[in-house]
Amino acid sequence: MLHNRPKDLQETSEASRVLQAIRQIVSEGLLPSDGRLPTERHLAAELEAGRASVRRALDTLEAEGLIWRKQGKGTFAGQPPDPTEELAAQIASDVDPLSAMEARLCIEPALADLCARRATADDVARLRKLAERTHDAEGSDSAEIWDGALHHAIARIAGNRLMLTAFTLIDEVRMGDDWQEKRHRARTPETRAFYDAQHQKIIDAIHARDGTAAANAMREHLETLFDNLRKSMEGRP
Amino acid sequence: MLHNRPKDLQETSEASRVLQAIRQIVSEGLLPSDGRLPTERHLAAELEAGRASVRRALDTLEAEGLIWRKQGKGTFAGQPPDPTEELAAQIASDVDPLSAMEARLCIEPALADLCARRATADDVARLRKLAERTHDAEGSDSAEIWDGALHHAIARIAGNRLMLTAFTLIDEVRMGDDWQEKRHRARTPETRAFYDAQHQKIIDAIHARDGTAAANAMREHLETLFDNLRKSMEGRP
DNA sequence: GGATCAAACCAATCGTTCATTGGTTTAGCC
DNA sequence: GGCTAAACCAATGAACGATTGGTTTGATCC
Repeated sequence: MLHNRPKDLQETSEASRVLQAIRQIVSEGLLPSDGRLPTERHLAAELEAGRASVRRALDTLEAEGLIWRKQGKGTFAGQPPDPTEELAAQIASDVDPLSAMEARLCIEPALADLCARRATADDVARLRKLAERTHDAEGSDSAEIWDGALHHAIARIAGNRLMLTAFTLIDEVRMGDDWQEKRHRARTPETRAFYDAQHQKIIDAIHARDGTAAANAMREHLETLFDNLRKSMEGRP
Repeated sequence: MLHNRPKDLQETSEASRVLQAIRQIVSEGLLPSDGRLPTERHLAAELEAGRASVRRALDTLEAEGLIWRKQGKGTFAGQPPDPTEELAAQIASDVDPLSAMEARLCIEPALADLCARRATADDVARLRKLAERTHDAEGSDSAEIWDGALHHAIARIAGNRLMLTAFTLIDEVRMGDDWQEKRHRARTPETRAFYDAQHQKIIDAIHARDGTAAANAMREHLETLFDNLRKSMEGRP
C-alpha cells in the first residue's frame, strides 16, 4: 500500500508514479505462479489512482513486451503463450524431412515476399545482425540456432499471424528430432559460406523492398538446403 | 421404421439385423452435414432394439473405421478430427479475413500442385463428385460446406501432413465465425457460377497431372474470392 | 445358458447463465 | 490538459443442468 504519499511532493506526474509502482510489481517476483497481475480496478484502488492511469501504465508495459493482456481473462507478466508447440509435437511422428522441406518451400518464399513489403528499417537492421551472428557462429550447433532465428524473424516481420503459426509449426517439427543429425552432416564449411551468401541476397532484396526477388532468393536458398539434405540422406538412409 | 419385422423369420440374429440397419444409415447420405448419427437411445427406439444391441453394432462400425464416438458429444460418421482445431480456436481471435486469404493464397496453389502430381484416378473421381455437389447445392450454406470439402480434399490428396495441418489450421480459423456473414454476402448466384467454372479448371488440371496449371487455376480462384471478399467488406465494414 | 432388454448410474460434453475482467466512452473535476 | 469516476461493451470463465456415450445390474425370453 502507498497510502502515505506526500501530497506536497508532486515532482513526478501521477502517470509515472503508477507506472513505476506497477513496473516494480512485475519486475519483482511478487506474482502468483501463472504471472497474473491484479485486475485493473484492484490496482487502481491499491495505488489510489484512477483506472485510466493504471491502463496507461499497463499500455506502456505491454508495448515494452513485459506484460500481455486479454479481455475477460486478465493481465499477465511475460509473453503470451504459444500453443503451437503442442500441436507440433503431436504430428511430428508422421512427418519426414522431405515433406517438411516441401512445406518450407511452399511457405517461406511467400513469407520473404511479405517481409520485403512490410519490413521497417529497424527490421532490416535486425535481420542483418542475425545474418552476421549466423556467419560468425563457431560450431555447427550455434550456426543452426542463429540460422533458425533469422528465418523466424523473417516470418515474424511478414506480419501474418496464420502464416507465422504455420511456419512455427514446421519449424518446431523440424527441430523436433531424428533428422537433426542428418542436417548436421549436411552443414559443412563450404555449404555454410554458400548459405551466408544466400542469406545476404535475401536480406538485400528485403532491404530493396523487392518482394519477388526476396521470394526467389529464399526459394533458391531452400532448394540448396533441400539438395544437401537429400545427398546426406541417400548416403546413409 | 421397421415395425413390420416378421417374428417368424429369425434366420439372422438381432445383432446382425441392427448392424445392417445402422450400416445403411451411415453409408447412405442420410446424416446431417456434420455426420452426426442419432443417439444410441434414439436408434434403439427406432430399431425396436435394446441399447446394448445398438452399442454392439456401433462397436463393429467403429472397429471398421466407419464411425467415431465421443462421450458426451455423440457418434459421427467418418474419421475423428485433427488436434488442429484446438490451435485454430486459440489463434482465431487475432486473425482477420484478409490475412487468412493471404495465407490461403500462399498455401493452396502449392497444395493443388502437389495434388496434381499425386492424385490417383479415384481421387480425381472424388473431386469431381464434390465439385458436382457444390454446383448442385441449394442454399448458400450448403454450397459453402461442399466448397470447403472440395478444397480440403485437394489438401488431403496432396499428401503432405505438415501442409495439410497448415491448411486445416487456416480453414478452421476461416470457418470459425464472425466473417461467415461477410462471405455469405460475397456469394451470389453469379459468383457461384464463376466459382464452379474455376473448380472445373482446377480439377481438369489435376486430372491432366499438370501441377503448374493446377496451381495457377487455384491461384486465380482464390484471387476471385479475395476480390469478392474485399468488395463485400468495404461495402459494409 | 446364452442372448436380449430395461433401468439406473457414471463421466464427458454442450448450452445457458452470471460474475469477472479488459476495452471504451462520457461526464465532471481540478 | 491531465485525471477521476461512472457506466457500458465484449470476451472470458465458473457453475449449473440437460444431453450423450460408457458401464453395470437384474430381469426376461427363447
